[in-house]
Amino acid sequence: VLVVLQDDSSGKCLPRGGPTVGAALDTQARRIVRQITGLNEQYLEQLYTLSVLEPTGWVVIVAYLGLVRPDQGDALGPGAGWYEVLAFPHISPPDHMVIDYALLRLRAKIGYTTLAFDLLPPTFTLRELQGTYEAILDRPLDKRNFRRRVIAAGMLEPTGGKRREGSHRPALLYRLSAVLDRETYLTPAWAEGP
Amino acid sequence: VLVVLQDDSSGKCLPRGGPTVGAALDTQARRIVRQITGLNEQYLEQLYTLSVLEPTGWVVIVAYLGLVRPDQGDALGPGAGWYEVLAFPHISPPDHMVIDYALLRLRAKIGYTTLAFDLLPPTFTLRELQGTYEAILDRPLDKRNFRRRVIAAGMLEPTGGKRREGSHRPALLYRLSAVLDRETYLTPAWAEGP
DNA sequence: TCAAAAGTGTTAAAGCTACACCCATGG
DNA sequence: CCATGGGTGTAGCTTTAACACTTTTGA
Repeated sequence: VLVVLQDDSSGKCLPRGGPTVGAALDTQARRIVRQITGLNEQYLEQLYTLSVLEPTGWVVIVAYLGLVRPDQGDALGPGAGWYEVLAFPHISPPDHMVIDYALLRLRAKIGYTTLAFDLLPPTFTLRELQGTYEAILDRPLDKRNFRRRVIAAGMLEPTGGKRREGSHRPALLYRLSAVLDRETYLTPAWAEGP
Repeated sequence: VLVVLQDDSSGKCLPRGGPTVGAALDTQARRIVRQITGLNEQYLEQLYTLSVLEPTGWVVIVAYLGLVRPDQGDALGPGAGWYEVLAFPHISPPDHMVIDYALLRLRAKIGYTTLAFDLLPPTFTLRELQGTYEAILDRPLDKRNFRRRVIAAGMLEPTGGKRREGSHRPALLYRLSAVLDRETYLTPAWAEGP
Protein backbone atom coordinates (compact mmCIF):
# COMPACT_ATOMS: atom_id res chain seq x y z
CA VAL A 1 0.00 0.00 0.00
CA LEU A 2 1.53 3.20 -1.24
CA VAL A 3 0.86 6.86 -0.62
CA VAL A 4 1.77 9.91 -2.69
CA LEU A 5 3.94 12.50 -0.98
CA GLN A 6 5.34 15.63 -2.49
CA ASP A 7 8.33 17.79 -1.71
CA ASP A 8 7.87 20.47 0.86
CA SER A 9 9.97 23.33 2.16
CA SER A 10 11.24 21.02 4.89
CA GLY A 11 10.81 17.44 3.76
CA LYS A 12 7.80 15.58 2.41
CA CYS A 13 4.10 16.23 2.79
CA LEU A 14 0.75 15.12 1.47
CA PRO A 15 -0.39 16.73 -1.77
CA ARG A 16 -2.21 19.88 -0.84
CA GLY A 17 -3.88 22.70 -2.69
CA GLY A 18 -5.40 26.02 -1.83
CA PRO A 19 -9.08 26.80 -2.19
CA THR A 20 -10.76 27.97 -5.36
CA VAL A 21 -13.73 30.23 -5.25
CA GLY A 22 -16.83 28.97 -6.93
CA ALA A 23 -16.48 25.24 -6.52
CA ALA A 24 -17.74 22.60 -4.14
CA LEU A 25 -15.26 20.89 -1.83
CA ASP A 26 -15.38 17.54 -3.58
CA THR A 27 -14.80 19.19 -6.93
CA GLN A 28 -11.81 21.02 -5.55
CA ALA A 29 -10.40 17.84 -4.09
CA ARG A 30 -10.61 16.13 -7.46
CA ARG A 31 -8.95 19.08 -9.12
CA ILE A 32 -6.10 19.06 -6.62
CA VAL A 33 -5.50 15.35 -7.12
CA ARG A 34 -5.30 15.81 -10.87
CA GLN A 35 -3.16 18.94 -10.78
CA ILE A 36 -0.58 17.73 -8.33
CA THR A 37 -0.32 14.06 -9.08
CA GLY A 38 -1.67 13.82 -12.60
CA LEU A 39 -3.46 10.66 -11.48
CA ASN A 40 -7.00 9.60 -12.15
CA GLU A 41 -8.47 8.51 -8.86
CA GLN A 42 -11.18 5.85 -8.82
CA TYR A 43 -12.73 6.85 -5.55
CA LEU A 44 -12.59 9.95 -3.42
CA GLU A 45 -13.94 10.33 0.06
CA GLN A 46 -13.72 13.09 2.59
CA LEU A 47 -11.78 12.00 5.63
CA TYR A 48 -11.59 14.67 8.28
CA THR A 49 -11.17 18.38 8.71
CA LEU A 50 -8.44 19.60 10.99
CA SER A 51 -7.09 22.93 12.02
CA VAL A 52 -3.35 23.35 12.23
CA LEU A 53 -1.37 26.16 13.76
CA GLU A 54 1.19 27.11 11.13
CA PRO A 55 3.69 29.97 11.29
CA THR A 56 1.28 32.17 9.34
CA GLY A 57 -1.70 31.39 11.60
CA TRP A 58 -4.43 28.76 11.86
CA VAL A 59 -5.05 26.78 8.71
CA VAL A 60 -8.08 24.58 8.12
CA ILE A 61 -7.36 21.45 6.12
CA VAL A 62 -10.11 19.28 4.67
CA ALA A 63 -8.46 15.92 4.15
CA TYR A 64 -9.59 13.47 1.47
CA LEU A 65 -8.77 9.87 0.72
CA GLY A 66 -8.42 8.96 -2.94
CA LEU A 67 -7.90 5.48 -4.36
CA VAL A 68 -5.89 4.97 -7.54
CA ARG A 69 -5.82 1.78 -9.58
CA PRO A 70 -2.23 0.63 -9.99
CA ASP A 71 -2.95 -0.41 -13.57
CA GLN A 72 -3.92 3.16 -14.44
CA GLY A 73 -0.31 4.29 -14.40
CA ASP A 74 1.74 5.62 -11.55
CA ALA A 75 3.62 8.45 -13.22
CA LEU A 76 3.64 11.44 -10.92
CA GLY A 77 4.35 15.09 -11.52
CA PRO A 78 7.72 16.53 -10.52
CA GLY A 79 8.49 16.62 -6.82
CA ALA A 80 6.08 13.83 -5.99
CA GLY A 81 6.67 10.16 -5.27
CA TRP A 82 5.10 6.95 -3.99
CA TYR A 83 5.95 5.74 -0.47
CA GLU A 84 5.02 2.67 1.57
CA VAL A 85 2.39 3.70 4.11
CA LEU A 86 4.00 1.43 6.67
CA ALA A 87 7.40 3.08 6.30
CA PHE A 88 7.04 6.54 4.89
CA PRO A 89 9.59 9.29 5.53
CA HIS A 90 9.30 11.84 8.28
CA ILE A 91 6.38 14.22 7.75
CA SER A 92 4.51 16.73 9.87
CA PRO A 93 2.31 15.37 12.67
CA PRO A 94 -0.95 16.47 10.98
CA ASP A 95 -0.02 14.71 7.75
CA HIS A 96 1.02 11.65 9.71
CA MET A 97 -2.33 11.57 11.46
CA VAL A 98 -4.22 11.95 8.21
CA ILE A 99 -2.38 8.97 6.73
CA ASP A 100 -2.96 6.86 9.84
CA TYR A 101 -6.60 7.75 9.82
CA ALA A 102 -6.97 7.10 6.09
CA LEU A 103 -5.58 3.62 6.56
CA LEU A 104 -7.84 3.01 9.57
CA ARG A 105 -10.91 4.05 7.59
CA LEU A 106 -9.89 2.07 4.55
CA ARG A 107 -9.32 -1.06 6.61
CA ALA A 108 -12.64 -0.72 8.37
CA LYS A 109 -14.53 0.09 5.20
CA ILE A 110 -13.38 -2.69 2.89
CA GLY A 111 -15.15 -4.99 5.35
CA TYR A 112 -18.64 -3.74 4.55
CA THR A 113 -18.29 -2.00 1.20
CA THR A 114 -16.98 -2.79 -2.27
CA LEU A 115 -14.14 -0.27 -1.93
CA ALA A 116 -11.53 -2.88 -2.79
CA PHE A 117 -12.94 -3.12 -6.30
CA ASP A 118 -11.94 0.48 -6.94
CA LEU A 119 -8.35 -0.72 -6.73
CA LEU A 120 -8.79 -3.35 -9.42
CA PRO A 121 -9.46 -3.31 -13.15
CA PRO A 122 -13.06 -3.99 -14.20
CA THR A 123 -12.26 -7.65 -14.58
CA PHE A 124 -10.00 -9.57 -12.22
CA THR A 125 -9.27 -12.91 -10.66
CA LEU A 126 -10.24 -13.96 -7.16
CA ARG A 127 -6.59 -14.09 -6.27
CA GLU A 128 -6.13 -10.46 -7.25
CA LEU A 129 -9.12 -9.46 -5.16
CA GLN A 130 -7.79 -11.38 -2.20
CA GLY A 131 -4.39 -9.79 -2.69
CA THR A 132 -5.97 -6.36 -2.51
CA TYR A 133 -7.61 -7.18 0.80
CA GLU A 134 -4.41 -8.68 2.16
CA ALA A 135 -2.38 -5.63 1.16
CA ILE A 136 -4.79 -3.27 2.88
CA LEU A 137 -5.24 -5.37 5.99
CA ASP A 138 -1.57 -6.33 6.04
CA ARG A 139 -2.29 -9.92 6.97
CA PRO A 140 -2.88 -13.15 5.07
CA LEU A 141 -6.44 -14.37 4.54
CA ASP A 142 -7.65 -17.91 4.11
CA LYS A 143 -8.34 -18.60 0.45
CA ARG A 144 -11.40 -20.76 0.91
CA ASN A 145 -13.05 -18.59 3.52
CA PHE A 146 -12.34 -15.50 1.48
CA ARG A 147 -13.87 -16.90 -1.69
CA ARG A 148 -16.90 -18.15 0.15
CA ARG A 149 -17.52 -14.77 1.74
CA VAL A 150 -17.25 -12.62 -1.36
CA ILE A 151 -19.39 -15.03 -3.34
CA ALA A 152 -21.97 -15.23 -0.58
CA ALA A 153 -22.04 -11.45 -0.45
CA GLY A 154 -23.19 -11.48 -4.06
CA MET A 155 -20.50 -9.05 -5.10
CA LEU A 156 -19.18 -11.12 -7.99
CA GLU A 157 -20.26 -12.07 -11.48
CA PRO A 158 -18.20 -14.49 -13.53
CA THR A 159 -17.34 -12.95 -16.88
CA GLY A 160 -16.93 -16.38 -18.43
CA GLY A 161 -13.35 -15.60 -19.35
CA LYS A 162 -10.17 -17.11 -17.96
CA ARG A 163 -6.66 -15.83 -17.58
CA ARG A 164 -3.64 -18.04 -18.29
CA GLU A 165 -0.46 -16.65 -16.86
CA GLY A 166 2.20 -19.18 -16.12
CA SER A 167 2.54 -22.90 -16.16
CA HIS A 168 -0.45 -23.66 -14.07
CA ARG A 169 -4.21 -23.73 -14.14
CA PRO A 170 -5.80 -20.52 -15.47
CA ALA A 171 -7.92 -18.40 -13.15
CA LEU A 172 -11.54 -17.54 -13.80
CA LEU A 173 -12.26 -13.86 -14.32
CA TYR A 174 -14.93 -11.94 -12.44
CA ARG A 175 -16.42 -8.50 -12.48
CA LEU A 176 -18.16 -6.56 -9.71
CA SER A 177 -21.81 -7.43 -9.66
CA ALA A 178 -24.05 -4.68 -10.96
CA VAL A 179 -26.27 -4.98 -7.93
CA LEU A 180 -23.95 -3.38 -5.43
CA ASP A 181 -25.65 -1.02 -3.08
CA ARG A 182 -23.65 2.00 -2.06
CA GLU A 183 -26.11 2.58 0.76
CA THR A 184 -24.00 0.67 3.20
CA TYR A 185 -21.13 3.07 2.74
CA LEU A 186 -21.98 5.14 5.80
CA THR A 187 -20.67 8.23 4.07
CA PRO A 188 -22.93 11.01 2.98
CA ALA A 189 -23.12 11.11 -0.80
CA TRP A 190 -25.01 14.30 -1.16
CA ALA A 191 -25.08 16.45 -4.21
CA GLU A 192 -23.26 19.69 -3.63
CA GLY A 193 -24.07 21.31 -6.91
CA PRO A 194 -21.63 22.08 -9.73
CA VAL B 1 -34.24 11.51 20.31
CA LEU B 2 -34.26 15.27 20.13
CA VAL B 3 -32.25 17.82 18.21
CA VAL B 4 -31.71 21.50 18.90
CA LEU B 5 -32.80 23.88 16.18
CA GLN B 6 -32.73 27.63 16.28
CA ASP B 7 -34.66 30.35 14.52
CA ASP B 8 -33.42 31.43 11.16
CA SER B 9 -34.33 34.17 8.71
CA SER B 10 -36.65 31.72 6.98
CA GLY B 11 -37.56 28.95 9.39
CA LYS B 12 -35.43 26.73 11.58
CA CYS B 13 -31.82 25.66 11.25
CA LEU B 14 -29.08 23.90 13.15
CA PRO B 15 -27.13 26.02 15.62
CA ARG B 16 -24.33 27.60 13.68
CA GLY B 17 -21.52 29.99 14.46
CA GLY B 18 -18.89 31.84 12.52
CA PRO B 19 -15.20 31.19 12.82
CA THR B 20 -12.96 32.71 15.42
CA VAL B 21 -9.35 33.41 14.72
CA GLY B 22 -6.87 31.77 16.99
CA ALA B 23 -8.69 28.62 18.00
CA ALA B 24 -8.76 25.01 16.89
CA LEU B 25 -11.91 23.70 15.24
CA ASP B 26 -12.95 21.49 18.12
CA THR B 27 -12.55 24.36 20.53
CA GLN B 28 -14.69 26.55 18.34
CA ALA B 29 -17.35 23.88 18.09
CA ARG B 30 -17.53 23.64 21.85
CA ARG B 31 -17.75 27.40 22.14
CA ILE B 32 -20.60 27.56 19.64
CA VAL B 33 -22.56 24.87 21.45
CA ARG B 34 -22.23 26.74 24.74
CA GLN B 35 -22.98 30.17 23.30
CA ILE B 36 -26.02 29.25 21.31
CA THR B 37 -27.63 26.56 23.39
CA GLY B 38 -26.17 27.16 26.81
CA LEU B 39 -25.87 23.38 27.09
CA ASN B 40 -23.00 21.33 28.38
CA GLU B 41 -22.35 18.63 25.86
CA GLN B 42 -20.92 15.31 27.05
CA TYR B 43 -19.40 14.29 23.78
CA LEU B 44 -18.49 16.15 20.64
CA GLU B 45 -17.41 14.62 17.37
CA GLN B 46 -16.75 16.07 13.98
CA LEU B 47 -19.21 14.76 11.43
CA TYR B 48 -18.56 16.08 7.98
CA THR B 49 -17.51 19.19 6.14
CA LEU B 50 -19.72 20.42 3.37
CA SER B 51 -19.72 23.35 1.03
CA VAL B 52 -22.99 25.10 0.40
CA LEU B 53 -23.82 27.66 -2.24
CA GLU B 54 -25.59 30.44 -0.39
CA PRO B 55 -26.76 33.77 -1.82
CA THR B 56 -23.53 35.40 -0.64
CA GLY B 57 -21.31 32.71 -2.21
CA TRP B 58 -19.86 29.35 -1.24
CA VAL B 59 -19.79 28.63 2.47
CA VAL B 60 -17.85 25.82 4.08
CA ILE B 61 -19.57 24.25 7.07
CA VAL B 62 -17.78 21.89 9.43
CA ALA B 63 -20.57 19.93 11.08
CA TYR B 64 -20.28 18.44 14.57
CA LEU B 65 -22.38 16.03 16.56
CA GLY B 66 -22.74 16.77 20.26
CA LEU B 67 -24.46 14.60 22.84
CA VAL B 68 -26.22 16.17 25.81
CA ARG B 69 -27.34 14.30 28.91
CA PRO B 70 -31.03 14.92 29.48
CA ASP B 71 -30.46 15.09 33.23
CA GLN B 72 -28.11 18.03 32.74
CA GLY B 73 -30.97 20.38 31.98
CA ASP B 74 -32.55 21.23 28.71
CA ALA B 75 -33.01 24.97 29.03
CA LEU B 76 -32.07 26.62 25.78
CA GLY B 77 -31.23 30.19 24.87
CA PRO B 78 -33.82 32.37 23.17
CA GLY B 79 -34.84 31.36 19.66
CA ALA B 80 -33.81 27.73 20.12
CA GLY B 81 -35.87 24.63 20.81
CA TRP B 82 -35.79 20.86 20.95
CA TYR B 83 -37.36 18.85 18.14
CA GLU B 84 -37.90 15.15 17.49
CA VAL B 85 -35.32 13.99 14.94
CA LEU B 86 -37.92 11.77 13.33
CA ALA B 87 -40.33 14.65 12.77
CA PHE B 88 -38.51 17.94 12.78
CA PRO B 89 -39.81 20.98 10.94
CA HIS B 90 -38.80 21.98 7.47
CA ILE B 91 -35.16 23.02 7.26
CA SER B 92 -32.62 23.57 4.51
CA PRO B 93 -31.35 20.51 2.60
CA PRO B 94 -27.82 20.77 4.00
CA ASP B 95 -29.10 20.90 7.57
CA HIS B 96 -31.41 18.00 6.84
CA MET B 97 -28.53 15.95 5.52
CA VAL B 98 -26.39 16.75 8.51
CA ILE B 99 -29.10 15.54 10.87
CA ASP B 100 -29.68 12.38 8.85
CA TYR B 101 -25.99 11.67 8.79
CA ALA B 102 -25.59 12.39 12.50
CA LEU B 103 -28.28 9.85 13.29
CA LEU B 104 -26.71 7.32 10.92
CA ARG B 105 -23.32 7.72 12.58
CA LEU B 106 -24.77 7.62 16.06
CA ARG B 107 -26.71 4.45 15.30
CA ALA B 108 -23.69 2.76 13.80
CA LYS B 109 -21.38 3.88 16.54
CA ILE B 110 -23.31 2.86 19.64
CA GLY B 111 -22.82 -0.66 18.36
CA TYR B 112 -19.08 -0.72 18.89
CA THR B 113 -18.40 2.14 21.30
CA THR B 114 -19.59 3.31 24.69
CA LEU B 115 -21.22 6.42 23.23
CA ALA B 116 -24.57 5.59 24.82
CA PHE B 117 -23.06 6.15 28.25
CA ASP B 118 -22.49 9.79 27.39
CA LEU B 119 -26.26 10.14 27.42
CA LEU B 120 -26.64 8.76 30.93
CA PRO B 121 -25.67 9.92 34.40
CA PRO B 122 -22.55 8.32 35.86
CA THR B 123 -24.67 5.72 37.57
CA PHE B 124 -27.71 4.11 35.98
CA THR B 125 -29.84 1.01 35.76
CA LEU B 126 -29.69 -1.53 32.99
CA ARG B 127 -33.19 -0.51 31.94
CA GLU B 128 -32.06 3.07 31.47
CA LEU B 129 -29.15 1.92 29.35
CA GLN B 130 -31.39 -0.26 27.24
CA GLY B 131 -33.83 2.62 26.86
CA THR B 132 -31.04 4.78 25.50
CA TYR B 133 -30.18 2.20 22.87
CA GLU B 134 -33.81 1.72 21.98
CA ALA B 135 -34.38 5.45 21.58
CA ILE B 136 -31.40 5.80 19.27
CA LEU B 137 -32.10 2.70 17.23
CA ASP B 138 -35.85 3.34 17.28
CA ARG B 139 -36.69 -0.29 17.86
CA PRO B 140 -37.25 -2.50 20.88
CA LEU B 141 -34.44 -4.73 22.10
CA ASP B 142 -34.70 -8.02 23.92
CA LYS B 143 -34.00 -7.50 27.60
CA ARG B 144 -32.08 -10.72 28.22
CA ASN B 145 -29.98 -10.51 25.09
CA PHE B 146 -29.21 -6.87 25.73
CA ARG B 147 -28.06 -7.49 29.28
CA ARG B 148 -25.98 -10.44 28.25
CA ARG B 149 -24.23 -8.45 25.58
CA VAL B 150 -23.34 -5.38 27.60
CA ILE B 151 -22.14 -7.50 30.47
CA ALA B 152 -20.11 -9.74 28.18
CA ALA B 153 -18.57 -6.64 26.61
CA GLY B 154 -17.16 -5.78 30.04
CA MET B 155 -18.58 -2.28 29.89
CA LEU B 156 -20.33 -2.42 33.26
CA GLU B 157 -19.36 -2.34 36.90
CA PRO B 158 -21.99 -2.79 39.60
CA THR B 159 -21.85 0.10 42.04
CA GLY B 160 -23.39 -2.03 44.74
CA GLY B 161 -26.28 0.39 45.06
CA LYS B 162 -29.93 -0.12 44.16
CA ARG B 163 -32.66 2.21 43.11
CA ARG B 164 -36.21 1.85 44.45
CA GLU B 165 -38.76 3.72 42.38
CA GLY B 166 -42.22 2.33 42.50
CA SER B 167 -44.01 -0.64 43.93
CA HIS B 168 -41.72 -3.24 42.50
CA ARG B 169 -38.31 -4.76 42.83
CA PRO B 170 -35.49 -2.18 42.91
CA ALA B 171 -32.96 -2.09 40.07
CA LEU B 172 -29.25 -2.58 40.56
CA LEU B 173 -27.10 0.41 39.69
CA TYR B 174 -24.09 0.26 37.40
CA ARG B 175 -21.38 2.55 36.21
CA LEU B 176 -19.31 2.46 33.05
CA SER B 177 -16.31 0.25 33.59
CA ALA B 178 -13.07 2.15 33.92
CA VAL B 179 -11.44 -0.12 31.35
CA LEU B 180 -13.18 1.26 28.30
CA ASP B 181 -10.93 1.66 25.36
CA ARG B 182 -11.62 4.60 23.14
CA GLU B 183 -9.39 3.05 20.50
CA THR B 184 -12.30 1.37 18.83
CA TYR B 185 -13.95 4.70 18.15
CA LEU B 186 -12.62 4.97 14.60
CA THR B 187 -12.46 8.72 14.99
CA PRO B 188 -9.19 10.56 15.16
CA ALA B 189 -8.68 11.98 18.62
CA TRP B 190 -5.67 14.05 17.90
CA ALA B 191 -4.47 16.98 19.90
CA GLU B 192 -4.87 20.18 17.97
CA GLY B 193 -3.15 22.46 20.39
CA PRO B 194 -4.77 25.23 22.42
C1' DT C 1 6.44 -35.71 -14.82
C1' DC C 2 7.06 -31.82 -12.22
C1' DA C 3 6.29 -27.29 -10.42
C1' DA C 4 2.98 -23.84 -9.50
C1' DA C 5 -1.11 -21.58 -8.64
C1' DA C 6 -6.40 -22.51 -9.01
C1' DG C 7 -10.04 -24.46 -7.12
C1' DT C 8 -13.00 -26.97 -3.65
C1' DG C 9 -15.90 -28.97 1.79
C1' DT C 10 -16.18 -30.12 6.39
C1' DT C 11 -16.12 -29.55 11.19
C1' DA C 12 -16.00 -27.19 15.62
C1' DA C 13 -16.67 -22.98 18.15
C1' DA C 14 -18.71 -18.70 18.88
C1' DG C 15 -22.26 -15.60 18.48
C1' DC C 16 -27.09 -14.29 17.64
C1' DT C 17 -32.21 -14.63 18.09
C1' DA C 18 -36.25 -15.90 20.03
C1' DC C 19 -38.72 -16.94 23.86
C1' DA C 20 -41.36 -17.41 29.40
C1' DC C 21 -41.14 -17.45 34.03
C1' DC C 22 -39.92 -16.19 38.98
C1' DC C 23 -38.43 -12.23 42.19
C1' DA C 24 -38.77 -8.24 45.19
C1' DT C 25 -41.29 -4.42 46.34
C1' DG C 26 -45.16 -0.81 47.62
C1' DG C 27 -49.75 -0.08 48.00
C1' DC D 1 -52.48 -10.38 47.58
C1' DC D 2 -51.85 -8.00 43.54
C1' DA D 3 -49.79 -5.06 40.20
C1' DT D 4 -45.41 -3.61 38.52
C1' DG D 5 -41.10 -3.69 36.59
C1' DG D 6 -36.42 -6.36 37.68
C1' DG D 7 -34.01 -10.19 36.89
C1' DT D 8 -32.64 -14.88 34.84
C1' DG D 9 -31.44 -19.56 31.05
C1' DT D 10 -31.88 -22.42 27.04
C1' DA D 11 -32.27 -24.22 22.34
C1' DG D 12 -31.89 -23.57 17.36
C1' DC D 13 -29.61 -21.18 13.92
C1' DT D 14 -26.13 -18.56 11.61
C1' DT D 15 -21.60 -17.09 11.20
C1' DT D 16 -16.79 -17.67 11.60
C1' DA D 17 -12.21 -19.96 11.71
C1' DA D 18 -9.26 -23.64 10.89
C1' DC D 19 -7.61 -26.89 7.99
C1' DA D 20 -5.53 -30.32 3.08
C1' DC D 21 -6.10 -32.19 -1.09
C1' DT D 22 -7.23 -32.40 -6.23
C1' DT D 23 -7.12 -29.90 -10.80
C1' DT D 24 -5.20 -27.70 -14.77
C1' DT D 25 -1.68 -25.93 -17.11
C1' DG D 26 3.27 -24.86 -19.34
C1' DA D 27 7.79 -26.14 -19.36
